[in-house]
Amino acid sequence: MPDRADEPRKATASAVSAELRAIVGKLKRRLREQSDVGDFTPSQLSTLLRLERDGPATTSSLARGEGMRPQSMATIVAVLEAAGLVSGAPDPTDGRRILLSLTEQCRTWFKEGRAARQDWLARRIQAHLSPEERQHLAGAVELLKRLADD
Amino acid sequence: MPDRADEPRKATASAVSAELRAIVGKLKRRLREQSDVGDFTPSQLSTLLRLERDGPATTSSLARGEGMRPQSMATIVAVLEAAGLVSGAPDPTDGRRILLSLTEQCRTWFKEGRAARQDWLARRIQAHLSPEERQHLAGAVELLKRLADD
DNA sequence: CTAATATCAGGACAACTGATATAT
DNA sequence: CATATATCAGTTTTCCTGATATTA
Repeated sequence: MPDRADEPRKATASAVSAELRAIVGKLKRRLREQSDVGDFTPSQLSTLLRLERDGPATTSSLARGEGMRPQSMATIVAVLEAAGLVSGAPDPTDGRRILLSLTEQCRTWFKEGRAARQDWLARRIQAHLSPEERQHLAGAVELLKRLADD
Repeated sequence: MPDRADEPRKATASAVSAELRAIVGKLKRRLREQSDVGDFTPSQLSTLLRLERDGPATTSSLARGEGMRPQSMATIVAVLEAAGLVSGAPDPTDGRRILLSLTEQCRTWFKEGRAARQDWLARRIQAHLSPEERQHLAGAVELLKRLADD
């Protein structure tokens, strides 16, 4: 891709958009491909990590966080509950809500297995990106959040 | 999220991985959501843009570029052909291949409509990111390519 | 014969919509 | 009554696997 002299690597919105659209699709497929090999789907993993980071939450609030419908999140949570990684208890202050938390089993599973077995993406980042590049990517993730969040 | 004094915003591989995994899923859902409103799915759009950028290609080579199976790409191409945006002609030098190109109709459709109707993501980038941030994101996209490409 | 391409057929999964019950 | 939550049931979409024909 030759740079024009008068436009040195200008990042136009439409150019970035096209590249980003393609790479997001590709990354998504790679992640799913890896989850078949490993243990959980990207959505399931993302939900576990969200619970770890933000603490107990309801199905609905998790759905809002991930940008999906409560019914979709419910099926994800059901799998995690069946696997014994998440457990729900009624909220004493609000009878409608069921608060979901990570089980002890999940926390130990995290400590033991995340880096080694599970996190293809983390290993990939470790192997292919320098610390500076990781920092750069972390900053870009914040920008992506701003694009995705309503 | 408190920063430790000895670790100022350190971008560990696993932390970036967790954030990136979540945001990729979310962005993917937002993109699909928008494609329902607009004209084409993310994969269809990405394929069109790839053909525009790289020139004529076969179904198989497009599939390799997007990181998916030829059969999956074939269904995407079929939709684009039916819409009259892409047309295929046998490769004279290789009887197995069918070379796909953008039609004139597609090129005019690009010029007229892309910015206005179609590209939700581009508008989003335009509205929410400064030029510096766009540049930052463009750099990160290159990093993401390195992660996704084999 | 082996490899690459296209294509037909069927399947799995992740998210969707619609509808219902219950608690605030 | 209006709102929010959970949950049941069915649907759509996207990509997958398997199998076959053809050409290099």
